[in-house]
Amino acid sequence: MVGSDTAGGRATIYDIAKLAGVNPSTVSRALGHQPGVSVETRKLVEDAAAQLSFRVSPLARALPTGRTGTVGLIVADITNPSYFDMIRGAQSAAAARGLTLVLAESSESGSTESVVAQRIQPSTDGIILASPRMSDPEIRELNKAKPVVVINRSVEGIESVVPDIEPGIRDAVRHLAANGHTRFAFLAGPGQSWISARRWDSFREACEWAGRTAQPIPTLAPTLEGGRRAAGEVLASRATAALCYNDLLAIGLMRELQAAGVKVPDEFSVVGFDNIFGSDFTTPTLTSIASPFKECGATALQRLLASRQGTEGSPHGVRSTPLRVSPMRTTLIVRGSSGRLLAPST
Amino acid sequence: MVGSDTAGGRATIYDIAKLAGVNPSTVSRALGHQPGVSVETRKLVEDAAAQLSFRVSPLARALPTGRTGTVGLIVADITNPSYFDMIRGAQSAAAARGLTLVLAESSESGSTESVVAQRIQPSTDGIILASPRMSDPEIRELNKAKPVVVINRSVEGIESVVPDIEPGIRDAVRHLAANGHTRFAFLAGPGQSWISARRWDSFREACEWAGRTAQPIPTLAPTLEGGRRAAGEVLASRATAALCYNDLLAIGLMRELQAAGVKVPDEFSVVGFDNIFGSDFTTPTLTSIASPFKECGATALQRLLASRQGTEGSPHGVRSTPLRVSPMRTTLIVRGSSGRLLAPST
DNA sequence: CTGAAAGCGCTTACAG
DNA sequence: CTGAAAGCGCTTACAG
Repeated sequence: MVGSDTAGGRATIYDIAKLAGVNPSTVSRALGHQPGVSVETRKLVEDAAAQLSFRVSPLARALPTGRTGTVGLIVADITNPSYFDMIRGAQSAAAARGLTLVLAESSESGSTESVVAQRIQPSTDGIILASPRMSDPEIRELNKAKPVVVINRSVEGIESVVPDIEPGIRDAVRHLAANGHTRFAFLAGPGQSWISARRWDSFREACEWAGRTAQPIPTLAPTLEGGRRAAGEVLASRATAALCYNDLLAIGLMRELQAAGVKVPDEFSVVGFDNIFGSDFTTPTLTSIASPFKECGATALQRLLASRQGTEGSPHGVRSTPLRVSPMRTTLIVRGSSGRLLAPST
Repeated sequence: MVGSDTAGGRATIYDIAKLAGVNPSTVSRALGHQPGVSVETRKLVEDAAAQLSFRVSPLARALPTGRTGTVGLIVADITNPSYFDMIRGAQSAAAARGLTLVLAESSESGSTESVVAQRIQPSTDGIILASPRMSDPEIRELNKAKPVVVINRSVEGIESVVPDIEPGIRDAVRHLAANGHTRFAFLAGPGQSWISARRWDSFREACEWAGRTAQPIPTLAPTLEGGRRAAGEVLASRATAALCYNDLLAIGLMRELQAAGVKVPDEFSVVGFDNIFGSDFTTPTLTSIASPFKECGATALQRLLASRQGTEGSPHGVRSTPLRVSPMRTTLIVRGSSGRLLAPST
């Protein structure tokens, strides 16, 4: 509070240079913690900077260097609770490195996503796409200009962070099998969903391995309502347990079953996916397979920074195999909606 | 796909100028949709731009103009569901105007908030603070450099967007009174919370007006656990209905009451606040007072842009009274957790 | 270790 | 209507 501010306009390195009696380039070096500045000069500059409460302009810095100090994150739907932890993971990893996170939304549309990505790309050092709706070629095209990392999808030639769903699904099947269930249903996600296909594949395998049968059941939408509507077909399938593509489907299914007089979990077990916010609000609380979304977000950011260093100029992060980072395993969270089968449903 | 790209480096207006055979300044004007460019020239420039798949650099544009095309939004906690709609409202309002939204988090800390705000301010056209933790003077200081709008708080001299809680609270009191309740409890939020104090004030007034008694009950934290812990005191107060500072408290309270054998809503009615995601996952579903958070986010953005225009140079958006935008009323969402009192709790 | 100069990609008075 | 020039606030070779 010693005089400070030029009321309104921010101080520039020129103001500091004048006050400290040095050249602007020296100010730049001193403040950039570059080597080759004498201790006295650095002190002089820092004092002047503090006195003028100087704050570097990230924009002005970005222009000559190309380093914006900003990374973009594009999600399909900001209010989808599955993304919360991902956003948070990326956001805090960014903040920890003094980077700024730009959050954008594609509204579940591939074309919007593409437009948004192109718009924010110039002012970022790279972009993270969470469960992208864009086509593989579009993503690769984007990756030519600046590094791209995708979460929850595998794209040839692009850095990819995908949680390993197998452990969680295997544990779920074991858990259900151990509790007397033999016929399983899978409430599927959207038909084109890469993730839904992966989850079903993995579930089917795990069931086969356990000597159980699994039947896929389509849904109208991955929502509460979609889960409700599927309840009839689930019962008709004579399954006594269902794994659902996501928690909303699971909750919808559970409520409709209960409304139809089916006791959960005594007569039917329900397992969701993603362990979203609120999955413990239900009665009974929902058993769910949790993905390490927060870690996915943080890891994606880390990979982005890594590939930012490596290949400059040429396409970034070139590698043919998607990454499957070992600590990012899914986990089964057993709660109240799954358990021993008491009365066979026939 | 006609030749395009200089493989790697983006095209600049100089490339366009060369290709179109005009001066870069003309390119700038043509692409900026400025008046005073002949139709032919404009066409020429646009074709060249398309051919080079030109995309203007927002950074380079921001430097001479000061217009960054970016607005900042700082929330205390990204994963707090109360903010989801606010974020979404601001995000879509920004996107609709071709603006980019930078999302940052303060981790509930006033000092972090201040640091973050200062860091992102230079690369924004202004900042929205949602339920800020900073002090009033700090916020005013920030507002000197670029416009600031606060949501959910009133700060002298700062544009402020606060939902009108009165309608929702009044309706809740009426609803409960009409259902035979006479003694009410209020589960309070954090002691320093501006919002909690407002909600309690309004609730007390509404109760007085309806000739009912209201008793405030402190909580340890605005969480499920905080709600659970308060259940004993609520019962001891001999209230038969509670309004809670937020939905998490309400859900925690409801579950603990149910665990203690109290029937909801037959013996006790619970009303939450904010109508968060998942408040309809509970059994019974939660009655809650919904705030128009999405509109708050959108309105805040709108105000920010408005004050960006007005007073340039001098402190922005100077007005002594906080805004209370009329359409932003709270609404009571009646669900299953509130209703007619059947068996008085004594 | 420090200074003087050029340049990042735009915009915008100022001339013509 | 169009061009030439200066400048936004930095960084970074290039000299010394």
